[in-house]
Amino acid sequence: MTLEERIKLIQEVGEEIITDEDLKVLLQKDNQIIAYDGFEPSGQIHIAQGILRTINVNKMTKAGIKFKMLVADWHAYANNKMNGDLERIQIVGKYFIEVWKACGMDLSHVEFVWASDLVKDPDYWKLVLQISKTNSLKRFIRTAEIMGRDESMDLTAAQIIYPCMQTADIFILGATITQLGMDQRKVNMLAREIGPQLGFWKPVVVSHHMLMGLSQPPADSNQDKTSRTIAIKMSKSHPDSAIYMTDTTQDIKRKIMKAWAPEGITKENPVLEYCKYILFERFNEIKIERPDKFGGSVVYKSYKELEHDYENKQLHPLDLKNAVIHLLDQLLDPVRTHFEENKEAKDLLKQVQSFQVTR
RNA sequence: CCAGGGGUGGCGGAGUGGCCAAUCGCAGCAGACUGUAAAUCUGCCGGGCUUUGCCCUACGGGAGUUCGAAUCUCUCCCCCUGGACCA
Repeated sequence: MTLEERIKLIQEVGEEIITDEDLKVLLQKDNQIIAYDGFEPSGQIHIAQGILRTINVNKMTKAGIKFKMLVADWHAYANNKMNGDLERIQIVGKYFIEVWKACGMDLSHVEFVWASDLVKDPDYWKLVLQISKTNSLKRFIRTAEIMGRDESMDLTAAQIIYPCMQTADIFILGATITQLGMDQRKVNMLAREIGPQLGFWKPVVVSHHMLMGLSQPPADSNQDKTSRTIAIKMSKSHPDSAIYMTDTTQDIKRKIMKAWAPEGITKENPVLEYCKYILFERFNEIKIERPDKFGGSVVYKSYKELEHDYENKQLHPLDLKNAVIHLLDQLLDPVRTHFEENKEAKDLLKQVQSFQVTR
């Protein structure tokens, strides 16, 4: 694969890359590139973390990069997920891994790492302290959005340590590319600043798109782009705003039917988002079956065509929804089968479903 | 540790001895209206029933006072705000 092809693939992943130039240099001089993403195991895993994550991981590995998936159990603990119950968090972590194994991820170039293993090394904590000393409290507090928190709300001391840990993760994992969501960019930027100061490198930040939630987006209050992304992203605190990886066919149907989808509007339309970022990534075409009185069946080969018709009201939301339901269901089927047939996985799912989700 | 203020249903927030299963808002659910959703309107919204009614469990935990307590007393736990301590 040529350098240009690799760059092109990575650009498909990154909604934002800091910087393209740094990426190019990195690809040229390093043949052992490691990229990473981290996850707080909390509650159920939704399709952005499952399918979208898989799509992006596979593009990265195809570009010759090794990918580390950090199961951030200690981070979730610090951030009080799952009621601050570390044992539950770890059960959820195992469940996440089962999902990733079952949804088509290129596992030959992926390594799962547990934060609880990283923290066993005293050098990890030394680095956390070094990092914490580089900037003022305020600077770390300003990264609160990475934890899904607002800097204006009351944070605990653990939530100050959290961004320091997340920065340390990058260097301990040897990640020269941080490939997380747009909501994580603040810490990654901080890492670019701190890295060289502490004798490490300046990681290339490849931030992927955040899939929006299914419900009606809140009014646009002249936020900047990142804040807006975070404001409308899928959230586990809004029950039906996300499709979970182990949802049943009925769940998918209910959620998509309830999804916000104004006719003719393509901006911030979750159903179209799913077509663009998920369905067209996994299927070659989307077939819409509809009665003759509404125009008969159509096949779309690209998102552009589909969007065009939708915008011109040639494609009705309901017809689209029916197709989306069917295709999403098809994508989740192997995952469901895995959790049905593998006893260990089945037990994990059962436990996870019995846990109450907390923010 | 001291002083003061608090802990109410998924969340926010009323209520300060009976009319309280608890005003109201949000969220949620059902229906009407739209070929989806949204908006709007109607009903439901602690649990269970033989559902114009009845039973159970409830207002941080426990113990009391009272015919009767979310509402009063005691006690314990937790949170917030100040302060003290930091040899």
